[in-house]
Amino acid sequence: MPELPEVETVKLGLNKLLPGLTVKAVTHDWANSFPNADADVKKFLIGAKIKNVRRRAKVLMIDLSSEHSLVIHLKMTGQLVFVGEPTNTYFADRRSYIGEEKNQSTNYDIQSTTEPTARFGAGHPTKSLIGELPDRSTRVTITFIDGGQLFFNDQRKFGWMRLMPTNEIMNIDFMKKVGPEPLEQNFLAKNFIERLYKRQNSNIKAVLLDQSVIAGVGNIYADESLFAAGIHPASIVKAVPKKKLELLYQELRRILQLSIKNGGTTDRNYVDALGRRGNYMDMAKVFRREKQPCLTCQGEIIKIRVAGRGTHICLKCQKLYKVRSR
DNA sequence: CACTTGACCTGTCCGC
DNA sequence: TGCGGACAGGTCAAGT
Repeated sequence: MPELPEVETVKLGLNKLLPGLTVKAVTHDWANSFPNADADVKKFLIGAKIKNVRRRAKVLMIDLSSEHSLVIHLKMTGQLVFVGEPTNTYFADRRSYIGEEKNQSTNYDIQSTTEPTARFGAGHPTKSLIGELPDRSTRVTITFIDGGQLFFNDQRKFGWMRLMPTNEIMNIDFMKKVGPEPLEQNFLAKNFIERLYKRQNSNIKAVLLDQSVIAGVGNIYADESLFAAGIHPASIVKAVPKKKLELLYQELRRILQLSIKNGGTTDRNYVDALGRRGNYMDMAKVFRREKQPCLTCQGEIIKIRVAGRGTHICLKCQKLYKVRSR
């Protein structure tokens, strides 16, 4: 599921591939994936040149020369995959990136056919998860004059893409209420704890998942960071010692950064801008490891439900902090 | 007001 | 083998 590290990885890839390309044609076959597109696509997308790609929380923004942007949310199963080699040689960087990445894919194969194969079982895909595009999950196809195509695939059709004036993006409801970026330099432990205390009577996992408290954390990184900090996800925020919250802050940031370095987590669908799996799943300590031994204490990882989500924990390593009642 | 549940969707997996 | 149902989880809207 694309969370902060996955969306960041897509952003980094697209930023090496798209800037400078000019849109030639757009097709979309599922209205909800690109609502009210027709009129604006002609005016602001066809013929526009791509300037750059940004991310805020789990939202991607592709800025165009038309002063409009494509705003994209991948939700659960969305993918943005670039295929082809643009002939526009004045962006030599982009060409070398594609070539370089093709060679690097060998490394990905070696890594994912050793230890991880045992984890995922035989037959688990080790290379690109993407075949020929478009496929049946393709919702939007953007073709460039310079060559190459960008495919927006979304199996479950939860994701969306919309075109809007660049300077109005921050006015949409989500952007107005979304919390700070956890990896920002000036986001300190005390800021983190202050934000959590906005919902101090709730269980800590629900609060981590709340985008208005902290941006970009989803189910994977909530479970992983709570394990790393030794906090049971059902703990009530105000009952957790401050020292533990500081540790959670450090572990959350460490894990998000480590995941970005490893291209994010591919649970089922997620791929980067070139269609490749992410490698963080191999490093996950609890996520999707139910019934397997805890890597710290050898106890069994169990799966429970917290905040309406599947939640992976080690009961021995994660302490439950509850408010005393009598 | 704060929190929980349902809706949006499709593919996969499990049990009968 | 086929089929129904549960499940996966990001976000918004509706309900408690």
